[in-house]
Parts: sequence; C-alpha cells; structure tokens
Amino acid sequence: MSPSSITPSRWCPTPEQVMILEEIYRNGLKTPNATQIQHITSHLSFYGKIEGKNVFYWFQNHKARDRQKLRRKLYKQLQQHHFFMKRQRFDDHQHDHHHFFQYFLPHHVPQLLPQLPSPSSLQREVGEEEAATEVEGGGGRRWMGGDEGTTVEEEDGETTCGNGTLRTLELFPVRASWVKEEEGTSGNGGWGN
Amino acid sequence: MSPSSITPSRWCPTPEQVMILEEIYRNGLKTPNATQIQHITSHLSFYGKIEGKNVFYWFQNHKARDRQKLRRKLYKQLQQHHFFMKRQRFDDHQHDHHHFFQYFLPHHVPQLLPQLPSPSSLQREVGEEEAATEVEGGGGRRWMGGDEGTTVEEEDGETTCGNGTLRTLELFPVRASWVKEEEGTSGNGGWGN
DNA sequence: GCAAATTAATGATTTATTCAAG
DNA sequence: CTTGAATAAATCATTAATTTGC
Repeated sequence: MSPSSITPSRWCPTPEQVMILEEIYRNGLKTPNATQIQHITSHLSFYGKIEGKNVFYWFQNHKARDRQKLRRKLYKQLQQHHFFMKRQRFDDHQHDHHHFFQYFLPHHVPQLLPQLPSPSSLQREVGEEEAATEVEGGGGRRWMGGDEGTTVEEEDGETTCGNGTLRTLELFPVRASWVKEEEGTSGNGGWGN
Repeated sequence: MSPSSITPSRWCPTPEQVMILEEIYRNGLKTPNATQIQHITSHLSFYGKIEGKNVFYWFQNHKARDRQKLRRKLYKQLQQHHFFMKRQRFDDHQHDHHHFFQYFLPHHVPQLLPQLPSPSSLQREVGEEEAATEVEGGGGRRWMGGDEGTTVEEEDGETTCGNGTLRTLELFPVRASWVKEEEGTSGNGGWGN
C-alpha cells in the first residue's frame, strides 16, 4: 500500500488546522477576504496540504452552520418558553442562593404558545432542521417546582448509599428521548452541541 | 444546630450521581434545558441530596472543562510542531481554482490577519502548566514555542519554507481591528473602520 | 500511622461574547 | 446603536487527595 500517494479527493484538515481555523473564527473573523485567505492558507499549509479554496469554503460552511445551529437553539427556547419559576425559599438554607437563577429561568412567561410566533424566516429555517434535533422530554413543564420536590432533605447525607450498581436504565434512561441520537457520529467528532 | 452533620457549603455528589451524569453527558446531552434539568434532578435525588442548580452547574463545568482539556491537548500538539511555515505557492494553484475566486477576489482589504492560536487564556493556561512557552522574550508575543523538531507527517515533503520566511508574527497580529466589524463593508469604504 | 500542610479537582460566581430584535 | 437572552470563559472558593514531618 502506498500511504502517501492516495491523493484524497477532498481536503482533509488536520486537527491543528481545524483548531487554528476555529480560533480565528472565534476571534471574530467570519468572512475572510482574499488576502486574509491567502495568509491563512499559507500558514496552515505548514500543517498539511491545503489550498485557498479550502479555507474559503471552511469559513463559508462554518458560518452557515453556526447560524443554523443558533437559530435552532433560539427556536427551541421560544417553543418551550413556558417554564416558569417562582422564587424558591432559600431561607431553609442559610445561604441565599445567589445569582444562579439569573442564568436560565425567569424570563417572562405564562404558559403561552403551543405554537410559535413564527417570524417567517426563522420558522422556515428551523422547520427544516427541527426533525433532526433533539426532542423535548415533556411539553411545557415548569423549571423547578416550589420548595418541594427538587431538594431532598436528607440530613444524614451518607454517601455510600448502598447502591453500587447503576440502575440507570430503569430509573432514568440514559438514552432518553431527549438525548440526541448523534452520539459518536462520524464527522467532525464534537465541538457542537 | 445539627450536631450530626455540618451544613455542607456545596453539593457533594455521590459516585452514583456522578456516574449517571457522566453517562448522560457521554450520550450526547451537553446543555440540558430547564425541563431536562428538572428530570435529571428528580431522578438523581434518589441517590442523595441534589438540586437543579447542581445539575446545571455540573453540566456547565463539565462541558467547559472538557473543552479546556481538549484544547490543551491540541495546543500541545501544536507546540510540538515547528512554527516555521512553508510557503504555499499560491500562484501555482491559482489557475485551476475554478470559480470560487470570484467570490472573494473583489474585496480589497488590508493585510491583516486575525489573532491566531494562542488565545490568551490558552496561553496562560498552558504557560502555567508547561512553562515551556517562553513568551514575550523580545517584545512580541510568540504563540508557539521554538521547537524545531520536524514532525510533519505529510507526504508533501517539499519545503519551500526556507529559513527566512518566518513572518508569523507580522502576519498574525494579536488583536486586529476588524474583528468586530466585517459585514458593514460597503458603508465603510475602506479601512476607516 | 496520623494530622498539618500543600496541591489538585471541582462546585459555584462573575464577567465577556454572541447573535438577533427593537 | 442599544438591549435581551443565553452561554462560554474566567475566576473564586471549598472539598478531596496527596505529601510531608513526626
């Protein structure tokens, strides 16, 4: 076998190249111009065979997929905008729980919209993708109930717990419906949600 | 007061909880939404005290540190490589690059490039741990150590790279001005920015 | 062996980016 | 140009491992 003469039909970026490209992209360059592409190409060529068009296409695709992903995300959060949080009483514990909630809960929100307000462009784009994306576990559930339910008041808190075995699959399916099926998929292998 | 148990200042996950969380994560769920967090929490509460925010934080941290670890690994790989660049002869390929040039040729832009690898965080990180990166040796920040051990595994062994071609620093300024602004191009009309 | 001291892991907060909508 | 919403990066803080001297 000739290991070095297969002449791949398309560019096969090395990890270093991908990393550098990601870094560049993350630092703000979304659409490089010719000069920039040229420079990037010449620098990346050190890590492997590469041409300008590879860089060009990479940025095109990356930007597009980025936007697509983001749009999907936004759509989903619109769709399940109904979780609602009443402020928990943290007085039970002495530390007032902090700014945790600021992250993801109390956006406004009645139990609205079984359907989305649907800005047309958004809906169209997301509609295509929606089938492949992870499905929701439940409909509009609240985030966390009040002072009951989420916190188990076990003062002893002994950790041995006697359960050495993972009965995960019974109590809590690891491959739940809301887990994406795209696990060890071929392709880039990560980096995406 | 609780004589038998001191109020733990933070969540102390049981091994079962950790295992389940890792299992879920490995199966593809990287950023659970509120509903998912709720479900996970209620299921994990069987193994010990836990609240939603613990699950939330766990996923945040786990994802972040996963990324961090991966990046560090890649960065080390990068470091091992020489930072010399072989120059790609752009003109050689230019003629057989089909119509893709038309996409990005019309632009005329400065010869700036975005910040390349060595994201400051990464650099600091690795710098702490490895201490192999001597930065700021002479004013400029180098982004890869000066290892010259050639480990390139590419079949293309032709090194046009020459000895004087190392213009990495000039080509990759640390902070570019155009990183935030790109699409408003027509209105800008040049490099005013 | 065993604690005090030191270091590594990791839970919890804060700050900076990011995209898009208004 | 500003703001809202979400998150990732960076950082702080505390617990667990471990080292060390006795």
